[in-house]
Amino acid sequence: MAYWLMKSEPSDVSVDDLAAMPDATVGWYGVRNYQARNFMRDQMRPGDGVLFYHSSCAEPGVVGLAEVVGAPYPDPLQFEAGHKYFDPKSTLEVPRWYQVDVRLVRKTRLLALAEIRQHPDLQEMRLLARGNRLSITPVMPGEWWVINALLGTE
DNA sequence: GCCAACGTTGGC
DNA sequence: GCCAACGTTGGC
Repeated sequence: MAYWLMKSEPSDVSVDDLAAMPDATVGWYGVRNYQARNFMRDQMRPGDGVLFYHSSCAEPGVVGLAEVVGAPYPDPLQFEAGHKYFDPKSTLEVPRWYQVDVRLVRKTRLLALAEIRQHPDLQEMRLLARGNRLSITPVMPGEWWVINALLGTE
């Protein structure tokens, strides 16, 4: 059992959008970074805990708890010619980009980035690492526990 | 809109 | 393999 933080721009898929989807589940499409892809393709397992995070918005921060569902599979958008996420170097035989399904477990209060920044027990979060731009980062079990305590979701 | 930081691309 | 140029991320 591992834990992850996954960033989504609310203008694309917000926590409320996710809640409204069938089974409150979304295929985590559009990741085009190898490190983030490798997390999904090689390390994520069903049942892994996910902090659903709003990025590139007025109030960045964790807004929900989610979980990984099912096994990784190729991101279908890489095959769609003309699409923003089309990748001409990807083939059906050898897909380059993978995704997992993520199911919202519960919406939470906003745990703002600013609050994470000032919490003594969360200083080591990969999210806060200098220059971090990864849209998916591992979360240590202790960090997961602290955040659940802060959110009242233990 | 700015810009720091980092990833990717492509010529050599 | 190097590295400059360019593109992207994402907070502010």
